[in-house]
Amino acid sequence: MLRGDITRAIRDAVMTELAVVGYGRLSIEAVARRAGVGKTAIYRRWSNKLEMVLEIVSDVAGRSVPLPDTGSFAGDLQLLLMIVSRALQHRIASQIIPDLMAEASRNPQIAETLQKALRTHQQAVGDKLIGQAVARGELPAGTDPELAVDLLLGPLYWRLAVARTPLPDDYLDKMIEAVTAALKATG
Amino acid sequence: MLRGDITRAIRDAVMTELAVVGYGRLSIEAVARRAGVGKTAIYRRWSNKLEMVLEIVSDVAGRSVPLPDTGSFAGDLQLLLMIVSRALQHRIASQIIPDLMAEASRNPQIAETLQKALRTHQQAVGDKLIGQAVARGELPAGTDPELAVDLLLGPLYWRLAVARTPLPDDYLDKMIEAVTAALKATG
DNA sequence: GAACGGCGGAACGCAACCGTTACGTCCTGG
DNA sequence: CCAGGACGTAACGGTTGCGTTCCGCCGTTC
Repeated sequence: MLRGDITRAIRDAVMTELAVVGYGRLSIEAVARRAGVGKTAIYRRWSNKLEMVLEIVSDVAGRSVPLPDTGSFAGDLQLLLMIVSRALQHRIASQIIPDLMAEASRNPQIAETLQKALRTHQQAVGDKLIGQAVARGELPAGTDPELAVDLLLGPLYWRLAVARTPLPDDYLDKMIEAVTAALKATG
Repeated sequence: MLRGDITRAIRDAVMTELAVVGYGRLSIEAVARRAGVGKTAIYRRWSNKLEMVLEIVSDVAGRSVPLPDTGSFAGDLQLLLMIVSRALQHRIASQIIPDLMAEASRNPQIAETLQKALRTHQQAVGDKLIGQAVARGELPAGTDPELAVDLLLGPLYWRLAVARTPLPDDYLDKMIEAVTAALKATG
């Protein structure tokens, strides 16, 4: 019986508000104002700020990166980096993710939610990616998928979400080359 | 005439409070409580929360990483990674840095301060590191120092400050191997 | 021993936000 | 045509924090 358009307005407002002021300063009243909605409409759906944010965020983050299989490691890598870099250059996402990550380090519930929504999936993608490459003989058998994920996501995350420096045109290509060489070396 | 011990107590309290609740929820009253100090003592030194945090943080962050020169690229790399990983595993630092980074994306003053205190210095270290290695012939001439910094700091930052996963014993060694191979490949 | 000034503590008025409640409106289904 | 329920608005009492002010205490300086 809850109206869908209202719910959607609230969800949007929460994401925007998260991006603008961060979780620490997010207030229900501001969300209601931004959504053009009464506080009652919010409290009818969620019982407090934490529950609301967790539900909304985990819902959005749940729809995540597909598992690539292009037939070659270089292709998989290129596709994955494109997808991730596009996601991390999204205005809202690049504001919200670092903020929630920081918040997660002091709030176990947020940590757990993000863990489920992001990290687990990432590692699964990484495992598959490396597994395929090893099976094809493109990477040595001992290649560590965990290190691989760090080498892949770390620099991108660092640059796009932390340092907030734009990507030069050939950056992703260089990264593919670099990461490939790195992983071959650590087998 | 301001008492030094009081000032020091406040500085410590600010750092701790930043780590515990983050910038967004940091309150002058909580800082005063934690420092065992009157609010007046704080307002006698700084005129508001932002000014106080900026001054204290930039002071702490100013004392930063030395420029390594061990005579070989592998040695430089090992030393640098050790220093950085130790810093990022420090309880207070690993809480405060991601929090302020997230805050910086919405507060230009914080962004500028962090830029000065951290990023500029990092890039200088990176430039020197790569420059030395190129001069010694350990890396190809075209090696991009910016990409190098990303490849070095990204994975460490990602793992220690974001994912908060502990480092296996051989992790840094693997990283050195991987990054060296990566940089040689992109020349 | 008196003046000075930083100190902690307490209280101020103001603002924002919490979570809740009461009310009147509007839409929908029966 | 009427009942039900979700809606926005407004107000509630309570909490927290702001930045300021005033007080009495105490160590320093002259």
